[in-house]
Amino acid sequence: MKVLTKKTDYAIRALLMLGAKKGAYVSAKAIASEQDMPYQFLRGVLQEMIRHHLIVSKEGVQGGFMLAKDPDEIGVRQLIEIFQGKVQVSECMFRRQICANRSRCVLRHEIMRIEQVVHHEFEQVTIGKLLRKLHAGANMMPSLRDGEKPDSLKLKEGVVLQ
Amino acid sequence: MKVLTKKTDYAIRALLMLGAKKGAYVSAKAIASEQDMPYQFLRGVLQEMIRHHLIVSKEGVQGGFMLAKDPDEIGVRQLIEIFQGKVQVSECMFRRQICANRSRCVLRHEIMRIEQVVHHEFEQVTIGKLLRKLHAGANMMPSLRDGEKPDSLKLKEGVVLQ
DNA sequence: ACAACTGATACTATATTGATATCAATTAAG
DNA sequence: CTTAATTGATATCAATATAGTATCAGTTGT
Repeated sequence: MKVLTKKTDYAIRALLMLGAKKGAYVSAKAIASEQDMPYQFLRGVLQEMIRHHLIVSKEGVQGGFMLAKDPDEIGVRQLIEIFQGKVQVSECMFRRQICANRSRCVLRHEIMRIEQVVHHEFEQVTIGKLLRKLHAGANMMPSLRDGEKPDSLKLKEGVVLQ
Repeated sequence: MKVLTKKTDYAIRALLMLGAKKGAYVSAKAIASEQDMPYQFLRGVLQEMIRHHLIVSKEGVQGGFMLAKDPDEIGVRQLIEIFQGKVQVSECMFRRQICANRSRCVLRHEIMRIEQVVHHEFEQVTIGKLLRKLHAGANMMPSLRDGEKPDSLKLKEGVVLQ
């Protein structure tokens, strides 16, 4: 039972990178190489996030992606819903009028209780929170200071990889 | 994101039926017809549970399946592990030596915390507990208005019941 | 003997997941 | 103005997981 698929995983980590360099456009290429993700696959993930207004993009040279909202407003739960669909007990159950049989109904009741717990937990984890943890630990992913102009949007080798 | 696959769903409900008729052998045919499951598919599920010593079988006429252990000792978590594999954040992460990069590491830490919560919750739900609810007889559906449900766990908009 | 069973497999179909490839449009910089 | 770096939008593909079906051999109560 996989909690996070690749898409969700890549999405979260891409957002963390965008959050770390807020204000600047970061290209898919830069994210893919730094975070070791397949380039085209990541692009699909980024486009999906644009459709959901989590990020904005700029085309052309020096283009890329940027957060469209406060990192604290982007929750892991939302990302899971975007890339893996709503957390549900068992698809069919929701379409039924009334529980087909009693044992399924009792089971569903229990599982839905757990579902609520899971929802609640994932709701707590936001990109903002993760970013703060990231910075609290070490200066592995330094954000760019105002006025700083790197000749490339890539971070230096060795800065991120430990 | 599906919490329970058909196999797990069928397994739980089959176990509930065996638990309800403890001491007697119940045939796959009887379970399948009563619980509305595909016969051959269910048989595969039952065989898997035999391999895991959750149930025992008797061949021939009047044969069937019976619980092999106390219903309170059979947890939904174990069933999920049998039919859907161990609950894990993202497969690759566990095979890696050390978190490849910091953002993945921070993310994993958070998700693993949630994983523990999920584990704990599923651990609580046993076949025995479900059986008792089954016999308690309260009709908790479709509005789920039974006294046990605390306010904090009330359904949020978007969680469709029927 | 035989019908009602399980054991053990082999097989098929469909959906999901993960990934790659292509081409047009946009843009900054030389 | 040209060109390279980039996103937008798709189309395609392979691998895996999920759901379900079929078959045949062996066991057992009547």
